[in-house]
Amino acid sequence: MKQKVTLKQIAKELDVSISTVSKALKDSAEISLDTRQKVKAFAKLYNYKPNNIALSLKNRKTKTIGVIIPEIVHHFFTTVIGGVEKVANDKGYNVIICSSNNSFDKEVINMEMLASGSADGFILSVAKETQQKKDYHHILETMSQGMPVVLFDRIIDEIVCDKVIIDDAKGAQMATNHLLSLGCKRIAILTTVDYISVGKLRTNGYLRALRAYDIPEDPDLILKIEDVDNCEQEIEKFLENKKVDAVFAVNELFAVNAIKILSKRNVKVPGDVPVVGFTDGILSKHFIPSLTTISQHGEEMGERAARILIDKLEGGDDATEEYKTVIIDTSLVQRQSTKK
Amino acid sequence: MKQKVTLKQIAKELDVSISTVSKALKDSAEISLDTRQKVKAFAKLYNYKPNNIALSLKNRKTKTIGVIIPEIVHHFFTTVIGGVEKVANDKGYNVIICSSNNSFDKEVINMEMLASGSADGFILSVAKETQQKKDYHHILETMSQGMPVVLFDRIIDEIVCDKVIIDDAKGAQMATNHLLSLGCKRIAILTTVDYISVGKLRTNGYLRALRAYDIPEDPDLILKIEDVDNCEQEIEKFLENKKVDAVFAVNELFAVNAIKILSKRNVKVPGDVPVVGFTDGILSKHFIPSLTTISQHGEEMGERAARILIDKLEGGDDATEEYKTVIIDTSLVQRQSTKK
DNA sequence: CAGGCTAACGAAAACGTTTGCGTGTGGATA
DNA sequence: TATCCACACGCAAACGTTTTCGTTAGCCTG
Repeated sequence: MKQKVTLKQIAKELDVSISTVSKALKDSAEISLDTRQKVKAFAKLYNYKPNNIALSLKNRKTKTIGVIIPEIVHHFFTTVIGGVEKVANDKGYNVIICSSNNSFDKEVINMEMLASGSADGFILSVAKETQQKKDYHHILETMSQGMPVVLFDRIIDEIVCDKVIIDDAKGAQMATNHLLSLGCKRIAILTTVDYISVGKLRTNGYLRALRAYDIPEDPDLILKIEDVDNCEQEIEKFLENKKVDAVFAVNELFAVNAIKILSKRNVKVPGDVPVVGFTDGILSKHFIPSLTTISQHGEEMGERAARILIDKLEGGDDATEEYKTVIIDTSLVQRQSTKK
Repeated sequence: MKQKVTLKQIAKELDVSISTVSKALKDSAEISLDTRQKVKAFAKLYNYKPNNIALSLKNRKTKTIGVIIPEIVHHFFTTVIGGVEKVANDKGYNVIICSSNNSFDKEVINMEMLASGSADGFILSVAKETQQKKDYHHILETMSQGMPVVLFDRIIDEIVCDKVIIDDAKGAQMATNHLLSLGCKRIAILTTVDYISVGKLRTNGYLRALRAYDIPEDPDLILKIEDVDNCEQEIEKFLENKKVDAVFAVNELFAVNAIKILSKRNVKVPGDVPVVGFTDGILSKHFIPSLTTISQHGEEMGERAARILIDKLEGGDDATEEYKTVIIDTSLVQRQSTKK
């Protein structure tokens, strides 16, 4: 096996200095045409590629951006990554993806790993555990070392930095309004426990919509699901001999499971009970009935986040203390699960 | 904003040499207890973390492995990544994920980028375009520079290296056998065009199963779908006034669409026509009816691939010329879509 | 023929580590 | 008092680049 060829080796073979080789490859006018051609030919022959590590060390920047997400096996996050990659590659940046698996410790480890030389900045959606613990030292430390951080989706209000989010409350309100406009009065919501920021926000949006229609909040219609993996049981128990005329679920899985349970009871969706979900993923598109849902435009989120990060990275020192929060529009995608 | 603190800065502050600081942090016996404690206290105070880039340069290895996959928004690949991350993190390796988006050019760019200093080795599933073009120079070049490559799932027979695959043909045969054992005779297959290696292999498995049952191959029952994005039309046209008593689809999407089209015609699944899919993803689990399918055990694939790569990375020079192909067992997951 | 100019190249520092080896100081021993 | 040894630390090279600033040699000019 050959080893990678370096400037030094080329220099030795051609009996010139390292600097000459470097300059020749960069077409510096300082070097004679003759030498330039010789060097280039040799470099091509041996497939020379400059060593990025050395460049990073010298330039004190890596030209890569680190993305840390709670789950890699998750459609929404992967669409966001798609968006990030799109603009990053466009601007000559590499993208490193790490998943925290919703573990606080892994989030910290990954962040420190990337922060100590592998990435110039971060795009981050925090882990569940981090939101519970409220321990943000790793993020703050990274920022205080001069590396910009853009938070998205699952953000942290207390941290002052750039953020890209959707208006979860507004999206939920839109979903609920849709059900209300269909004439539904007893709308159940399947949501998460409050420490998940997006769950809480969506619950708020639901409540806001009800208030606007002068419908009193009914705790009996609100289910805060603790254990996502066993949501089916929780939903089944919740729905048991309960009169509801619509369901709003804060994610696909809850929506799908609700429909299954309703079907089991011979309740027709959408005929008897229309259902709206959140997140326009695979399930929403292909389930029967296909799901009316709130699209979060994940790819756009990723694009915006990447653009903000790169701007900050390349902006230098000016205006570095100005942080913005971009709110991506949500939209209601109407499908079968609410068709009258 | 503080900048990152380096050995040099610590040395200056404490008025000792850089080497003393380095050794002190490593608890070298060469340094007096006194100095050691002082240095460590200072380092902790300023949150010193060694610069990975510099270490990589010095050690000529990065302790990270590069994963390149055709699509990031794809459940199977993300499960594989999950497996890779599990063992990689265990062994102190970082994981960099890049997606080629099924583009040959992006695959080459990503590979060269990572190969020039960012990763020590690769775990790779090749892009569709690469399989068509049959241009593998980037992979061969990377290997010839001494970096190990492990191919998985969408592999290339012509390349001699470590591989982790499932026995696609056997899996397909298992699926077909399942349908045959249900008494089905006219089993349609929804597959991909031949240049997709896994599609072709699964088709072969299907044919093998038929032969074992002495059922002649019927071209009229084979649909090779060209444009995955518009598979619905192709399937609909294919199924139009055709008598089939079972369907085997080489992925979830084809299976789900087939069921939809059958349902539209009032053909009951599984009552009239049982359906088997391939890949145990979100859709298979949550669709109604839930899908009988072949599980590829993606996570296990990722784990094996990572283990092989790391072994090679750490094995040094010995036995470096021995390549193995690991075949992960598939299993039939029986669900509603074939329940009698 | 001396002085200066230019073309073509080389030396060296810097990025942040690690580590083998050299060195100075002090005390103890003969 | 001369010799030795251990302890505690510093020097310098190396990893692969880029870039600034010399340094030659040859040629032209006055």
